[in-house]
Amino acid sequence: MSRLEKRNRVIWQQIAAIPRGKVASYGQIAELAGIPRGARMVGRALGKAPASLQLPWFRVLNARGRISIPGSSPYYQRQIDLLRAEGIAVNDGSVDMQRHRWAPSLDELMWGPGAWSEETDETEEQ
DNA sequence: CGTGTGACTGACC
DNA sequence: AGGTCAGCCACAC
Repeated sequence: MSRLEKRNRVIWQQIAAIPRGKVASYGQIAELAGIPRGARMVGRALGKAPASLQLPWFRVLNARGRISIPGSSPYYQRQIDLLRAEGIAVNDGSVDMQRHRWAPSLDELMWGPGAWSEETDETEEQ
């Protein structure tokens, strides 16, 4: 298991942990995954995530609450629809982050997916 | 091995 | 409300 694959797993776990009706930014997911300034890696990890994981990919927006998928992509409108289906208002491709940003509780930070990833990094097996 | 690119970000215009 | 720019780092070429 390469270091990269491990990182992707942690990223996927964090994305999976975003509650219904809430959103997170790429940078936020990166930090939760223990990868400061790793926003771009979150985007890549998301792109190569197995469909079988059923990740709530649509709950991930850029730091300004904007949808990062090009408007030309069919997934753009799909993302808007999925967000609205959860009661999140989307105007002109952007979401009010102040209102919908996921703020993990201390408990989630301590015991949620990816917590202690630094420590378990070397010993984690699967 | 060098270079360009991007489902990113924050700082500055 | 817009655009540019330097970091960022895995990846494709």
